[in-house]
Amino acid sequence: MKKINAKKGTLLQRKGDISSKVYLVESGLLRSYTIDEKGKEHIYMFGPENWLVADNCEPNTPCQLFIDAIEDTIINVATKEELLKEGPDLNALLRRLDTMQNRIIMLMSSNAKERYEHFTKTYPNIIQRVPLKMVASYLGITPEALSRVRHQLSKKK
Amino acid sequence: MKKINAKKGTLLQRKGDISSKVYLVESGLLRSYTIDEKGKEHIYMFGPENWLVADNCEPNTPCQLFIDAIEDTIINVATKEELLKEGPDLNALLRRLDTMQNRIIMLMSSNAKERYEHFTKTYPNIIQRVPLKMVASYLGITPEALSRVRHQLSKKK
DNA sequence: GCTATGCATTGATGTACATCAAGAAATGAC
DNA sequence: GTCATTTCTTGATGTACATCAATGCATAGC
Repeated sequence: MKKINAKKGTLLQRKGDISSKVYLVESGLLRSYTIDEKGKEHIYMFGPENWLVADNCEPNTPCQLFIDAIEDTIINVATKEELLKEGPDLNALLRRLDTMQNRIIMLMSSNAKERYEHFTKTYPNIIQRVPLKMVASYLGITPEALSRVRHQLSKKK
Repeated sequence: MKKINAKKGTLLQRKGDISSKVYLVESGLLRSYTIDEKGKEHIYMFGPENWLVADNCEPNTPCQLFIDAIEDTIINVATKEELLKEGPDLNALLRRLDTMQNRIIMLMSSNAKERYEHFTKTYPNIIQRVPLKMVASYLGITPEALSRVRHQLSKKK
């Protein structure tokens, strides 16, 4: 477990890397994302304080995610082996599965407006800290679409 | 750990249930799914032989998923507590996270055709065993759209 | 200060997929 | 076997969102 200090913009891991690490965020904000064959970026997860950010790829296979720092961030880095040895936090794992399940259900059943509303409720602190285009990327819509959703919601009030 | 025999069509768990169980499939096929506010069904997961099917909801909260048997199925049922006590299979959990991650990335970056092709590659045995409309529901598209994708693919050969 | 770069918004147009409706084919009940 | 139900397909139409392009605002570099 090594503590490192990543300046805003630092790339910690790139798609295709084999030795994927696990990043425990102490302060700041990380993000993990892919870039698809069409060159489009899709944010998989934001990692604020106390989050564990990692690619879930199988051991010894190239990982799928880029991970970088959106803010100056202090992180504890470990290998997966280290983490497994010291007995991982089961509850955290289960919570993680719950989060993923919610995300999948949301992606399958909600439209742009519903996704945005869900996001603002679930991550009220993150929305202040990242550009809207990243929120859009996380939600699976374009910045333009998000802008229009927000416009529409602000009028209704 | 109780062994039960679920006839095709049996509903094992419904959305809103509190005491969500864990189902280890011995033979047959389960499926877990939600129904959204618009009444639409979305398949979250298929559970063939040796799969663990469960709602990942937090303990003591109403779960989100229905679980039923698509074929006559033999299952071992346990509570989450039981499973946690006897030390869960960490590798299985990590593999599960990997699967979820892939699903999320696919939902965000692939169109109907790509999703279908990915599914046939990843689950070649399941596609034979379920009606196409369930495949469509798993992929997050309508049966009509799936039909057209398949038509288009068959012509290209 | 000025200029360059990135971000958000707005409008015009395009498109992938949904929805609706009808018919054909397969499956199941009895 | 026959009838009913479900599944799959096909066509016509609708719509949510993407894409493309232009503009206004910030912010950052120097």
